[in-house]
Amino acid sequence: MNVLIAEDEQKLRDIVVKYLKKEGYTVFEAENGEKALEKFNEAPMDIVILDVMMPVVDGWSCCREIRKTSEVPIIMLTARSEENDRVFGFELGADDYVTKPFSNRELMMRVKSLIRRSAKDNETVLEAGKIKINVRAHRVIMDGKELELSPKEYDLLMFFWENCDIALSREKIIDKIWGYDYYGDMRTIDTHIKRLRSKIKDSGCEIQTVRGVGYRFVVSEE
Amino acid sequence: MNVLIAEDEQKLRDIVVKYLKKEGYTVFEAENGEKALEKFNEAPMDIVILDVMMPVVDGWSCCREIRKTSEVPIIMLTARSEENDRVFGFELGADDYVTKPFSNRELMMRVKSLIRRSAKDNETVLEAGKIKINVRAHRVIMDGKELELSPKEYDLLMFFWENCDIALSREKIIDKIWGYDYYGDMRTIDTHIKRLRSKIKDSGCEIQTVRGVGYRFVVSEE
DNA sequence: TGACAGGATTCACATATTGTTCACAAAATC
DNA sequence: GATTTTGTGAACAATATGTGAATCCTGTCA
Repeated sequence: MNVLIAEDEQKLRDIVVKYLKKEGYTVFEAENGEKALEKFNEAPMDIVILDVMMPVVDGWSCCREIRKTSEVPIIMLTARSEENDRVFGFELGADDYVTKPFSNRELMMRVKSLIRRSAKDNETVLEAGKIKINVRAHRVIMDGKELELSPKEYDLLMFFWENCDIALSREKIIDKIWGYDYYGDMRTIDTHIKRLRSKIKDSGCEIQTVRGVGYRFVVSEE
Repeated sequence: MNVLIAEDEQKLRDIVVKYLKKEGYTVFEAENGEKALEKFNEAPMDIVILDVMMPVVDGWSCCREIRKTSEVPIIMLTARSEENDRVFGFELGADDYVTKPFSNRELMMRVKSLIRRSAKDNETVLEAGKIKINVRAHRVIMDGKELELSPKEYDLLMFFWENCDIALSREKIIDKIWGYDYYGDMRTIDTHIKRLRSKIKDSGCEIQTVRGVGYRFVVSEE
C-alpha cells in the first residue's frame, strides 16, 4: 500500500509518516505540491494526503492536477474548519477532509476507511475484523465460515460497510435499503439491526447505537 | 501448467508466486518487462501475468510484444482503476485486468478462469468435479457416462461454468440464455435449474440459491 | 394433415425463508 | 420518577423458491 503525503511543516509530516509506516504503509513524502506531483508519477499510489496550505503549488491545485489523471482517494488537511473550504474541496474531487489539529488516530481511521471504500469499487473481496465479504459471490465469511445473512441483512451490512464509522440516521438507512417510498414501521429496522448484531458479534465489527440519530458501524482496532 | 509473472515489486511477486505454486503451477518470474520477454521464450507459457508499471520495459509494451507471436492469455496488474487503461489494455490484447490491491483468491480465480476459457477455445474439454465438458462435441460427461442435457440446460451449465462462484441474478441469467427481450415468466428459470440440479447432483458441482438474488454455481473442493 | 416426441413454459401448490409488527423490557435522558 | 428511545422475543404476514404436472410449442415423419 503506497501513501503519498504532501505537507510543508516537517515536524507534522514526520509524525504522520511515522504512524503511517507503523501501520505498514509505504510512504512517499513531499514538502510541497510540486514535489507531490512528481512523486505521484513515480509509483502507483493507493491514497494521497495533501495539506491545503503549501508553498509553490498548493493543495487545491495539486488535487486538481491529480484528478486529471487519477481517481486515487485524496484526503485534504486544512487548518480552518470553514464549511466553504470543505465544499470547495469536494468539488475539486477530494474524498475526505481532516481539520488541523487532528489526532493520528483520527487520520489513520480516515485513511483506512478510504482505502476500504476504494477497494470496494475495484475489488470483490473486502475485509475488516474477522469478516470478509466477497461481493461477486455475494458471500460473507467470518472466521472462515460462511455467515448466512438474509437479503436485508446483507444490504444493511454493505451499506454500513460503505459508511464505516459514520453515524447513519434511521431515515438514511430506510431510504437506502427500503427505498424512499417506504411507509411501514420505522422500528422494523431495529429488528434487523438486532439480528445482524447477533450474527456479527465476535467479528471485530460492531453496530453502535447513536441515540436520537440511528446507528454507526465500527471496526474495532485491527 | 506454466505461468509467467512479471512484477517489479519483489514482496508482492513473492506472495503471488507462493500462491501460484500452491495451486500447482510451474512459475517463471521476471522483475521487469525485458526479463519477462526473455523468459517467455524459454518455455511455452499457459498464462502470463504482467504488472503495468515496470522499469525498463513496461507491461503494455511487453503485452504488445508477446501478442506479436502468441495468443497466450494475459492478465494485466494495474494500480489505477481507470476505465481508460482498461480499454487500452484490451486493445493491446490483454485478456483480463486486475486492479491493485487485489486478494490472492481473486487473482487465482482470474487465472483459473482464463485457463479454463483458453482451454475451451483450443482443446474444448473443460473439467471440474466429476464433470467434463467437450465443447466442440457439445457433450457433457459425468463419471464416464454422458449426461443428456437439453439445449437450455446445456446453455445454463456453460454460463454457470464461465461464472463459477459468482452470484448471478435471475435477470443476468435470463438476459444471457433467453435474450434481453424475453418477457415470459421469470420463474421458468426455476424449473430449468431444478432439472439441471437433479442431473448434476453427485458431480462435485452444485447450483446454490442466493436468496433475493439468484443462483451461484460452485465446484466443491477438487 | 395429423399423430407424436422432446423440450419449454406455465401454473398451482408445498415449503422454506424472510420481513413486519407489536407488546413489553431495558436503558438513557430529562 | 416521568418520558423518550431503543432492545428483544414471539407471533404473524409476506415473499421467494422448490416441485410436479399440465399445457403449449415446434418440428418430424408417416
